[in-house]
Amino acid sequence: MELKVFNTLSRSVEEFTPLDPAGRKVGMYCCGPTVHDYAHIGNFRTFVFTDLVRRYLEYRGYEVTHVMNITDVEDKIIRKVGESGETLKEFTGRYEKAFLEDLDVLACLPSHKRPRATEFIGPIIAMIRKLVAKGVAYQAADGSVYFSIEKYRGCGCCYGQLLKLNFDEMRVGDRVASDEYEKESVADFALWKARVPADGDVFWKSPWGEGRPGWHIECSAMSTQLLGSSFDLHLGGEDLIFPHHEDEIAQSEGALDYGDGERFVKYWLHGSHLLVEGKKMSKSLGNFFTLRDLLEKGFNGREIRYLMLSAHYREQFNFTIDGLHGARAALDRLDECLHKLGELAAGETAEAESELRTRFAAALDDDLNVSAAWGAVFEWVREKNKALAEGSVTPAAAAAAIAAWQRINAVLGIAAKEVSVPAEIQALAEERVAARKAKDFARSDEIRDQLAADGWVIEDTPKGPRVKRA
RNA sequence: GGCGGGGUAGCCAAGUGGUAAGGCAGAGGUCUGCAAAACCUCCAUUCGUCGGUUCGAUUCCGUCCCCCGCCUCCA
Repeated sequence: MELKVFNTLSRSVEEFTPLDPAGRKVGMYCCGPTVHDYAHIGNFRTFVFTDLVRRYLEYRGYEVTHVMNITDVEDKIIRKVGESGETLKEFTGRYEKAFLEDLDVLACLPSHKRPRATEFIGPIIAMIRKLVAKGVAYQAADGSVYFSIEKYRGCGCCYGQLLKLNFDEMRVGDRVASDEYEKESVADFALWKARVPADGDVFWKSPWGEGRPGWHIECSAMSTQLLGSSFDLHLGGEDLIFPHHEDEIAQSEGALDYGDGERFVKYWLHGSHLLVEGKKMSKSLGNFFTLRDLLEKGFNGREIRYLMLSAHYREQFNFTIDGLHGARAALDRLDECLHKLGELAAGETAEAESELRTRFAAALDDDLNVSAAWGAVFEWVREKNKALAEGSVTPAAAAAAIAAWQRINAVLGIAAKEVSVPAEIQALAEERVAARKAKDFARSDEIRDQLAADGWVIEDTPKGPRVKRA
C-alpha cells in the first residue's frame, strides 16, 4: 500500500512521493506559533496533527527533516512588549519556552530545526530584494514594501493556487481599513513594514529603511533556506490557507527561480479547527482553554493527545470535557490489556506480530485515517483480552503482541508512564490480604477506603491484589 | 454576497453502490466475603429532508432545511 494524503493544491487525495530521487528524504515545514501568549488547545490540535504526520512518515521509513518556525516578531507581540516593558527577547522567550513545554506534555516530537523570525532577518531581506528586483514588490509612500499581486500575475504566475479567489466578490475592509495602508491595491500584502513610533526598539535596518518583516515572508525565507527552494510538505491550520500560505507561495515562486514543473511545495496539508463543546472557542463563551487550563482540571497530556487523535485531521472536531473523560476510560482499557500482556511476557522478546501493524498502516496510509487506526487497535485489545481470559496466550505470543504495540505506539505516542507503587501503599495492600484471609472484612474494607483516600485503587484478581493509581 | 467543509446511535467518531468500524455512556453476565476494578456479551432494520438513477443508496444526482470555516496578518 502507498501512503496517500489530501493535497490542498489539487483538493484531492494523492499518492505521496518525495521529491528526493532516492525516495527517502522528506522535508516538512510547519507554521509554528506566534509567541505572545499561552497557546490554546485549538493551536495544539494542529501541532498534534503535524506530529502524527511526522511520526508516520518516520514509521514508514522516511528520513524526515521537520522544521517548525517561531514567529517572534509581529503586531501583537510588539504591542504587548510595549505594555510589559520587557525586551522583545524576554517577552517572546517566556512564551516560546511555555509552548515547547506544552508540546512535550502532548508528546509531540521536537522539530529538527526551530528557526525564529528574528534570526532570519538577513534571508528575509535578501528575499524581499529579489522580489523588488523582479518588479513584483514595491516600496510605497509609507516606507513599507508590498507584494504586488497584479504584477506577480502579470509575470504569468498564479495567485490563488490553494483556493479559488474572486477579488471582485471579496469583502474587503472588514478587518483592515483599506485606507490604513498606502498599497497600490488592497490585495497586496506587506513584505517589510516601515518602523513607526509604536514599534519602540523593535526594528531592523534594511535597504528600505528601518522596519520589520511582514508576517508571510518569514516562512518563505526560513523554509527555503532550511529545506531548499522546493520541499515536500508544508502543514498548518486550515485558516492559514489564505492568505498566509497563498502568500508564501507567491513570495517564494516570485523570488526564486523554478524550472518547469518545479514549485515551492509539493504537498500542502491543512488541519481543520476544533470546536469546544460544539462552539468556536471564545473567552466570552467560557470554552476557551489553554493546555494548562486542562492540566489544572486534572487531565494529562496523553488523554488530551488521544482525544485530539481520535478524529480525522480534515474533519472539524468537537472537543469536550466529556470527551476527555471518555479518553481516560479508553486509555485505561488499553493500559489494562498491555499490562496483562506485559506480565505474561515477563521479559521475553519476540518479533512483532503482523496483523495489528498491517491494519494500522492500512488505515494511516489512507490519508491518515487515525480513527480507523484506533478501531484496529481496540479490536486487537478485545481479541487479546478474550484470549487472555481463556488462558490461550503464550508468553511468546504476549511478547509478540507487545512488540507490535510498541511499533505502532511510535506513531500514536500515547504510551503509559510506568507507575511505581510506594512501599507504604504496598504494605497496606499486603495487610489487607492478611485481614481478608482472617475474614476480618471490617479491617480489609477500612484499608481499601484508606487506599482510595490516598488515590489508589485495589483490584482483587485471581492472582492476588493489584494496586493501581486511581 | 463569494468559496469551501459537514449533518451517521444518548455522546464522540470511521466507513461503504449490496445492507452500518471503534471509543464513551447504558443493560445483562462472570468474578468477589461484599464491592470495586477487570473481562465477556448485548446495544443504529438505519446514516438531516424530500425526490431521482439503480435489481439494490446511508453511499451517486437534484431539492430543501440546519451547522461550521475562510474571505487580508486567527492553528
